[in-house]
Amino acid sequence: MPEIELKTKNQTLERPTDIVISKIKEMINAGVLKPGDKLPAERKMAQDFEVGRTQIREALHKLEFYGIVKTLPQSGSVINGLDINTLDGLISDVLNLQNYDFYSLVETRFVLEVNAIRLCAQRWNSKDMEVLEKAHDNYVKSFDSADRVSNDFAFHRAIAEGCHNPVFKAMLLIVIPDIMTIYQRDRICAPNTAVVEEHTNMLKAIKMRDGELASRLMAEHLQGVVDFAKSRLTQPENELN
Amino acid sequence: MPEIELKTKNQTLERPTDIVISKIKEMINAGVLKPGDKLPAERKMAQDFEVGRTQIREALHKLEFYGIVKTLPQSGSVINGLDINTLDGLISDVLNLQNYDFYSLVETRFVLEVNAIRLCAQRWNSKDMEVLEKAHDNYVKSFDSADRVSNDFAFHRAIAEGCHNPVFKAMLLIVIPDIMTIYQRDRICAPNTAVVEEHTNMLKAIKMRDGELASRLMAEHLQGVVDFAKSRLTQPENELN
DNA sequence: ATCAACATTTTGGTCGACCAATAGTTTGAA
DNA sequence: TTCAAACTATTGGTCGACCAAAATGTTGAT
Repeated sequence: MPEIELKTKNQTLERPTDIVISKIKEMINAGVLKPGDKLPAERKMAQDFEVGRTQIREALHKLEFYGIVKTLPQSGSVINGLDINTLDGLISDVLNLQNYDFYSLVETRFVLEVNAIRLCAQRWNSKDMEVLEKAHDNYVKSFDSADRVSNDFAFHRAIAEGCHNPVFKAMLLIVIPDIMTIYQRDRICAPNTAVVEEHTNMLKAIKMRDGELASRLMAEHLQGVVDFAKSRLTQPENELN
Repeated sequence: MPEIELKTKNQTLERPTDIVISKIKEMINAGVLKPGDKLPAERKMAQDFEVGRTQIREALHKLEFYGIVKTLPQSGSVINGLDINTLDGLISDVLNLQNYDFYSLVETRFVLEVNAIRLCAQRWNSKDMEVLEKAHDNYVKSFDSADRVSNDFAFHRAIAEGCHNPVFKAMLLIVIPDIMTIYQRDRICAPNTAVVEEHTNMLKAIKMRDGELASRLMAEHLQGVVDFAKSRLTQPENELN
């Protein structure tokens, strides 16, 4: 009879970088660090927290990505000038970031793309239109080939580019690959001839600079994906990883 | 007369990690690496690309964040199973990520929050409502104190939490600190008594589960910020860093 | 021939030491 | 006394070496 293994929960469940972030959070709450202050040197934190400097650096990278600190080369890292309560909440959020489930990804994509195409319709320039038309052309031509999905995505990427908002673009960049990976993995995405027409209509709307129409068309276009994701809601989590 | 210094442009303009990412991109385009493949070991890439392993690791972190590769502990990194053209475009986007300007940040926040509050109105549970009411209460009470901005933000954070979509939450987490940092830095944000009422009305709408109303109220609430950002459009770039 | 147990190799994870740029201090000429 | 130039100390950036887990290869009993 095999022994029952009681794994101690609080073993390494917390990633070392998250431990470091927690310590920094504590220092802020304790008043040792104030917003706008320069953080202690990486070496000092490393020995204070009893971890390697690598962990400190990774933690700082994460905090910098979320705009909480700013690292200046050869000089030091400073805490952004928000107030203490905001900082505390912010860092808590960073620590509590869950893994993304499929439905949340799709839902977010819906919102982003529906709005991105509106901006694209308002803002595209001749270069953008060239890319858009080329992408659409490739998509139509390759509908029966293996490149269909690729060219479908390229069209959506062109829209993200045409909206001339780097933040939008970055966020779509985060969301879309994850979605496509799941699609590809689960062999979803049956070729649907209606999709070609939908793309064509969206391109027309963009060309006419009719943001509202384009937006509405995109909403219809993506509704299928959202519905599908909803239908999968029963089998939860572990979508990525 | 001082000598004119001609700094060679292509010196270290490219971050070393971006160079690594470019090399990986080239390998994919050359067919050496295919989607789904395991990447060479970090050490191997390090000596092949003639950089330290640190650079490789940072590049892999970046690629993993954007969902392009997945690193398995003690095993290796694999390229996500997208097709070659998509991968190429994706990596190009990662390399071309610009710094975020204030207007783009505000515009994105507008879209995210207007939709987040709709979802929040539809999905909040008793715990969420508790947090929302507490946050709103603190905001009202502290309107004349230094904590006003902090509690304002806490309310918006509670909405992000209540929408029960981790992706939305993560994206708001990226956008809002940057915006607040700029606000704080430039001493914007004059206390406006109308804002209290706007918050109150939004909370009411959420409570009534009227997503559309809440969404509309949020749009009005944020319009001022958008207008302000637009008015600043003349003085461009270098908002952060 | 099969497959489980062991030993070896390979891998990403971690750490401490060195490098170059910056910040701070001292020095000395005006 | 002033202030700029030179020097020192501190900082983040980079690198190579070591660690433990995973993958692979080997062995030997069945």
